[in-house]
Amino acid sequence: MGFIIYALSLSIFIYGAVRMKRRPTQLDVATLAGVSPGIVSTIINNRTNGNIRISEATQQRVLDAIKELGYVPNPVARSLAGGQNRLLGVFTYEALFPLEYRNFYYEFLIGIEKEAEIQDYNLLFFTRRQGTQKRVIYQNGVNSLQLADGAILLGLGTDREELARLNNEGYPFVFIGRREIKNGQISYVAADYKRATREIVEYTINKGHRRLALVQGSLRAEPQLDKQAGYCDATALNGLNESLAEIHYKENDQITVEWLKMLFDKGVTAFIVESTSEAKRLAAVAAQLGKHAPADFSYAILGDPMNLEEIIPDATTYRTPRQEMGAQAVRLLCEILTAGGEIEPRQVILPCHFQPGNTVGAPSHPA
Amino acid sequence: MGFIIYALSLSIFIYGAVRMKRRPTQLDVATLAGVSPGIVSTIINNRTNGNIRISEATQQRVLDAIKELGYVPNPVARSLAGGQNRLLGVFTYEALFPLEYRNFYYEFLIGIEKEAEIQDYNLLFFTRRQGTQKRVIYQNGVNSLQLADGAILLGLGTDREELARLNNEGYPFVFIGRREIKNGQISYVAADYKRATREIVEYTINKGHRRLALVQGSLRAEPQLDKQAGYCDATALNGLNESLAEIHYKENDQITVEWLKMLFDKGVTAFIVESTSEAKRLAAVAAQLGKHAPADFSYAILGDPMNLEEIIPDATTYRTPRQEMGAQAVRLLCEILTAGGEIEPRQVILPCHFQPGNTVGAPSHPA
DNA sequence: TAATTTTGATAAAGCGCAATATCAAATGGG
DNA sequence: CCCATTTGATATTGCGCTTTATCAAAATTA
Repeated sequence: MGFIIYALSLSIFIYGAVRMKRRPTQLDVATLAGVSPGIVSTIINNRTNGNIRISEATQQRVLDAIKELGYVPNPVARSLAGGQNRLLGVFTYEALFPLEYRNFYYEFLIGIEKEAEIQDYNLLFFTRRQGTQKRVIYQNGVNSLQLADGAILLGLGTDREELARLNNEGYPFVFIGRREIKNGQISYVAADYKRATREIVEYTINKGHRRLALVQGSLRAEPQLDKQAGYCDATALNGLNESLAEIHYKENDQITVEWLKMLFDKGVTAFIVESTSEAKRLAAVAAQLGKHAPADFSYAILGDPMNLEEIIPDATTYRTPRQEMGAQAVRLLCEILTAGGEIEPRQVILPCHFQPGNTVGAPSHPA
Repeated sequence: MGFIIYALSLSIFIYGAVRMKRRPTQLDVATLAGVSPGIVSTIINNRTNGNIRISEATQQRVLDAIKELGYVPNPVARSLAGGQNRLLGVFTYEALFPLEYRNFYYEFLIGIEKEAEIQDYNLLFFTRRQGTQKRVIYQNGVNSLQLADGAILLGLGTDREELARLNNEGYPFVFIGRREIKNGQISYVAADYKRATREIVEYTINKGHRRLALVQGSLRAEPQLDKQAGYCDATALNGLNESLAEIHYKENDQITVEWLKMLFDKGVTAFIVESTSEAKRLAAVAAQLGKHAPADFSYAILGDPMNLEEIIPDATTYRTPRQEMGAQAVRLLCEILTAGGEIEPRQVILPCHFQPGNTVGAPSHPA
């Protein structure tokens, strides 16, 4: 039954031109209203509905005190007391806003932002490197993502070891793009490259082409494997054996006149090209041979251009639903968070959208 | 002289396949390392340099424990305890990743990210709306930016009241773009629209044009005012009075054939157009009159295109140094933060880069 | 009137960390 | 060998809030 006097001392520091007032706290409000601190919290959060009751009079006094002091709850203290911080992390191994891939990444971010807004989360972009050379999740063994309630990962370069460790640790995260790890499954949202590729290859075959070539870079990660699988499916199902459906690994600078001439001489009429930059190179080299698409040969591109400069208008290609992927990833992450861990890793595959374009036509000399 | 046993109970819940550990705290680390909690904090923050000393051995044990548990300091608790959290906020009143302005915003973000990485800060993008209709800084009186040590603000729509309040409160922030408030000054990093506009107008005049028209939208914020000021400076300095240097406020749909014909009849030979979208509209309407730039008339654009679709190749224009602005804003904010409030608001003005292009030529019938 | 319920409030613990005051043991000087 | 100093650690407080346990007084019931 002790009397406690809550001292009120809103000290004001003068720093040059900027007044740095100590912000009033619940204690200040409580003191002014002549009540105990807890009750202020109760009123502010409308927790008066449950079995906690506060008289109208007290309520009014507290509200008046709040107004008089200009009291504003400290969000930091709030989230500390509350447990979560409603922060979703976003992590990439490369730049979050890359110049070279600007067109590609931006769409994901649009989707992520939209859905984060809907789910009422803030976004924490991990840009700190803390002295390390490249970005890593584990900084001298420390999982830096823990700063957020959960995280969205995306990007090309991926450290599988870190992913596996993250998974093991039970940290809630979702990858944008298919990523597989040893001894387990992670949650991801991916585009159905395999099916999209199969469709676009079948489209090409249906145009009359009987001799195709797949041109891929040297990188052999999940997306590339999926595209290859789709290519193989489509060609095999349509009775094209391996000699009629070649596979080539070529970097841009390896797409030479000699090489292309060789393929033309072999009778290849259609090229399935992994990326726009390779397609541009292919078209340029073909032009040196006096050949132009779709009259003299055909080509289709497996997926979107990575930046603005390389866009080929009206290319035959398919679009990855990147906005939707970003949004889905956030949604999935939120489900995982609300489930509080009682959930198996889940994979979401979204369809791509075929775009006919005009770089695939009928073969000039049908087989 | 009491013995306190710090209990270690990193409870591990088994939820289906995923183990959800409670995030380790300093207490957990301390227990594992066999030291008191405070010492962990001391080590983490490198406070060992002052008069506080910790033996190598203990230090190593603590670091090992941190690594083993995957401990990461809770930023919320940190900032509550008075420290900082190495979080820079990024706030816009509209979408952070807008579709319509994708090209424009992205550059700022590139600069922000790069510099944040250099300064070793993470980025907190404020996307929560907490039930409100549009984004606001003060959510029922709460300054939601307080979650971060400081913030970068950008974007078109700006609530001056909120800016003023933020400033008054002493919250550290930097605006990207010039923004003025009543009774005070805020820190910002802006492009020198006034000078750039003056230069481009003088360039046009030097080509021989003696009768110009400035075409702006109805929005009258700082950037628009700066451009107008530059236009007026240039024309006045070159002896063009108001009837020779008209000013028109026209939305896109108000740029009609009749209106344009009237200007042509008056003898206007060059248009200074505020934005790319208006320039496109202008060129299209002029084409209906059989006139084309730069042969029949000239036009210059005041600043960058807002999105990819509207780009006019080879337009006479100037480029805003958006990457540099983003980076500078972060740098300025960091200075403010390290100064700890004992600093006056500071304004940084960066020059734009003139691009000659080919939409401004000599007038067809010189005055 | 005494026992019970309802009403309206208080006291206190805890969130995770930083910072400071305190303290015991080891070391060194005279 | 005793006292002062240095070294290396501990105990404690407070940041501002939420939440729960507790409690006194008023209202209701038996």
